[in-house]
Amino acid sequence: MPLKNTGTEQLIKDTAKRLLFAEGKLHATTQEIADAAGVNRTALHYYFRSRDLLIAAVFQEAMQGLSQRLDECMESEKPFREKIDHLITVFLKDMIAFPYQETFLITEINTLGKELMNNIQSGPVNNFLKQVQDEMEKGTIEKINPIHFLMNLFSLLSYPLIMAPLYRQLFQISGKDFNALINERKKMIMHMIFKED
Amino acid sequence: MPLKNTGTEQLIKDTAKRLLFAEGKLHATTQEIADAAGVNRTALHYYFRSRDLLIAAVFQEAMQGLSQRLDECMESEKPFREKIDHLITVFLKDMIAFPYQETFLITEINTLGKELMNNIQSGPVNNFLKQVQDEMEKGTIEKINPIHFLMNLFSLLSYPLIMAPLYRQLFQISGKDFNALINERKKMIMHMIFKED
DNA sequence: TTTTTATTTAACAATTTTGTTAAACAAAAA
DNA sequence: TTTTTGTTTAACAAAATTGTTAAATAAAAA
Repeated sequence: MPLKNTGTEQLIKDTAKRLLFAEGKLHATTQEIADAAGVNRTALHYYFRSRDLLIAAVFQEAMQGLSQRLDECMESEKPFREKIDHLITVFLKDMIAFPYQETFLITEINTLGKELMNNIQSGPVNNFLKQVQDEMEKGTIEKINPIHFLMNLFSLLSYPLIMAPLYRQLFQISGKDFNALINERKKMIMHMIFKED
Repeated sequence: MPLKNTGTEQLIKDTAKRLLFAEGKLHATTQEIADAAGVNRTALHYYFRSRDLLIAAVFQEAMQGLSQRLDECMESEKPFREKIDHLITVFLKDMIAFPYQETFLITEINTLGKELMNNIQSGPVNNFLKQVQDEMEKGTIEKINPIHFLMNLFSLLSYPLIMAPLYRQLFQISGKDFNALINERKKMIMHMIFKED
């Protein structure tokens, strides 16, 4: 166990996170990760014992961070509209920084132990679904299955970012213009949800 | 070039397509593909020369098929509402059969030659975007940037299927129940788009 | 200073994955 | 039948990737 703490362990994790979740290099080798971090490949084994354990550590750290921030949003005492607004901001920020994070989760579920999946708590989500239901009964938002409401929200936020390379090709737009497009979406999504705006 | 045509070449492609795009095994080895197809691994090299060429062939075939079907939808002479209805049906069917197809495209863009990306035609899409614009001016659908309209549509269709394993865990629902949920979506999406329904 | 401890590295070994060669096999053509 | 052609396979080779060992280094403790 590290006592000196030269920051190398965290550097390796952060670098792996960047390669995997930000740049989408889903099968980055240990050599590529070591090179990107500027350390010897053996350092990866020293700190994490094996590639799989490094990946698991990175994944757990990232997932825990995101789901914690989302849970905070969902459990906050804000009025519903502000709560959604905040949730969108938090989630969108994460997606822009790490667009491949969820893709990675999905495609590596088989590889990673399923125990990691089980860490995902469904408590806060279920609570939030009930709130959504309440707002529907109040008439704030359209009446649909709250699960659809949540899936719609995440879909509208995530998918265009995941598919950015494809869409830029398809619509023939530059990276700059595409970013502008993405930044329009928060407002648009709020408008779609709260129709009376 | 094959003259006898024992069906092995197509069998290998279909098997690879299933593993990669349906089961999401994005780094299936040549051995795994060969085993799943019930042929010797050397047969893969006989027909495709290398793993990369096999993958490229599978990818090109799949992408060409999908974009052809979508182009047909977009260029058809149907009234707008029916056209969207049909587009949803076609796309959803493909997504249910091969939920990892687009994910694969995105994560392997770097690996695959970018020439494959350039094959994607933007003509039919641009044409369709103009039709969407027309319908907005007619008042059939809400006025937004047509690109957002299209991204929204594909997002709502694709994302829940890509994330199925995560959502099943999060909402604690069985595969059967989740399928029922997915089948509700077509109607719901039509309702979201054509609000007066 | 010497000793200890944590960290980093180079050299080596093992494993996994891909690619090649040459031979066996099967079906149609000569 | 023999020959030819295409197909399939086993055995081998090469490359890429991961994992291990032991030595070098550097900083704190004795």
